[in-house]
Amino acid sequence: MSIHRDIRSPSQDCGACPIRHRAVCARCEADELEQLEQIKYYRSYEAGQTVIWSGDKMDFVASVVTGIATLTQTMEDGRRQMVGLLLPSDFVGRPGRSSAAYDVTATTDLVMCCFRRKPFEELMASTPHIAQRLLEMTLDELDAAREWMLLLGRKTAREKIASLLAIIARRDASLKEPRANLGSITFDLPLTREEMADYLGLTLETVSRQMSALKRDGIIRLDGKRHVTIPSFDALMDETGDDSDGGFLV
Amino acid sequence: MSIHRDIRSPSQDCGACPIRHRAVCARCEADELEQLEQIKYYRSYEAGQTVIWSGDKMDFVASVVTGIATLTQTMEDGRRQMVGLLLPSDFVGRPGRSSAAYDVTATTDLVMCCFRRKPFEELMASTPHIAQRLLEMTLDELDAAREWMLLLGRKTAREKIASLLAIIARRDASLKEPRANLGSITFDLPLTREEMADYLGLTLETVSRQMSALKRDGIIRLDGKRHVTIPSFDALMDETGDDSDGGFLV
DNA sequence: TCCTGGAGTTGATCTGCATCAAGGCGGTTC
DNA sequence: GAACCGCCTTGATGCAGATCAACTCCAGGA
Repeated sequence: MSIHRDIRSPSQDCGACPIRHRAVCARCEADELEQLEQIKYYRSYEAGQTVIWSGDKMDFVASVVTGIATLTQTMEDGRRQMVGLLLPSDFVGRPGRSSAAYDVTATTDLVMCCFRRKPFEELMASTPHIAQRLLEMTLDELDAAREWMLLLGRKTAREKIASLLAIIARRDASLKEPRANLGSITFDLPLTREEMADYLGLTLETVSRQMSALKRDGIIRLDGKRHVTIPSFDALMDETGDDSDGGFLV
Repeated sequence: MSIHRDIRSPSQDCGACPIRHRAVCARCEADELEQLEQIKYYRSYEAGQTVIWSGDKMDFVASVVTGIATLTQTMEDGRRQMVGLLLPSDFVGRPGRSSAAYDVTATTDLVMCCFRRKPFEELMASTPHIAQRLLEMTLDELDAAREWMLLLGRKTAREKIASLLAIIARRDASLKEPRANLGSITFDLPLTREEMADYLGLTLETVSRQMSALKRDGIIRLDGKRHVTIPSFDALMDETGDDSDGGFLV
């Protein structure tokens, strides 16, 4: 469903830096690769570190190489809403804007591949493939954001939790084994209860209660706080409120 | 704040079709205009008509010329969430995908400027400016979607209503008078109470009650059901929960 | 003129989630 | 190993918004 799958599969890896792949490699234009190579640099962050604050000057665009970052918005009184989850190969920043629109935070140890903004914009102006790849990626993110709007506006707490678990499970499974059928899946939650709450528009207490309820009902198994097994992916999907044939969420 | 403002201003009009303007005119490449001209056609819809159903084959991309359309998602049990509001100059459809992802509905009489998808994709592949303009537009929509996520996840009913009114008021004011300062504004609501509810993740009763409450508190004045005056835009903004300096919403 | 039906309002009641509060469970530090 | 701290769980209670229901308003049609 997601165009992300191909790049996340190790078999199609074509370099350490996702944006190289996603922006260019599909067409394999040697020149563009070479030019991108010259303006890129890597940065790493520790789990919990803030990459950039909303409103700060942001003179680069970047893509996630390894780890997970989050985009969050905060209201004056402290209410927080996570508006994006950045996984390996996802893009952050936007050509043509010089300041960040959201707080970007590393939730796990994180490596990003950065490109200085000005040279990147120039490169984009001269090589159509880059803009086209970015457009595809952005349209995917827009679809994901809109599916998340349905979740935030209309789903119950239980459906929200089930949806989040399904997304993480599906992504995790396809990372490990792209063509695996989704019977039983085991993975580690990359988010705290509070982060889950911020993503789902809930409180951490409600997240905790619903996790316990799903466990009690045999939909999930919990080993410690973070290690989750989904005995039946189909049973989990039944709790999400979605119709069976997936969606656009990352 | 929005890059939409320039095109909506009549003074910068450069043709009846927004996508021509937004995709190309900023650079004024005569050839591209000419080519776009050859593959475009207009369609009109009456208020209430459905433009396309989610899942249907969609062999065109289009932009709104006049009127308002909505994008909605529906769950199996009938819960509905509006995920986008298409105003004049907004784009719908996506290159590279052949079926619609949402229901698209005309809420007012609507004229759209359509381009057959295949020729449009070919044109996009050969003319970098189009992809770049589309990328900008899509990034704007993504910002708007993310701001809406904050609204859906964390705002109270009153804040949601105030935010929606502020957005409509601001857009309406800038349409009529781009540089007007936002003191007192009068406009007609283009949405029914139910549509407002679907957009805000509320029920129509709650929308109605909060409208009455805002009226009682002197934040808005109502003349009939739809005709609204905002005596003080600042007072309205105080009810939105946003910090003062606007946002990315359309 | 009355009739009809869609849109909106308002009231009474219910409920899902938030809020407030009190612990429990590992892991780390000294 | 005791003390601490971040993360999580669970319970008791409150409330915003959903739900159910009755009613008004107004435009259009016969």
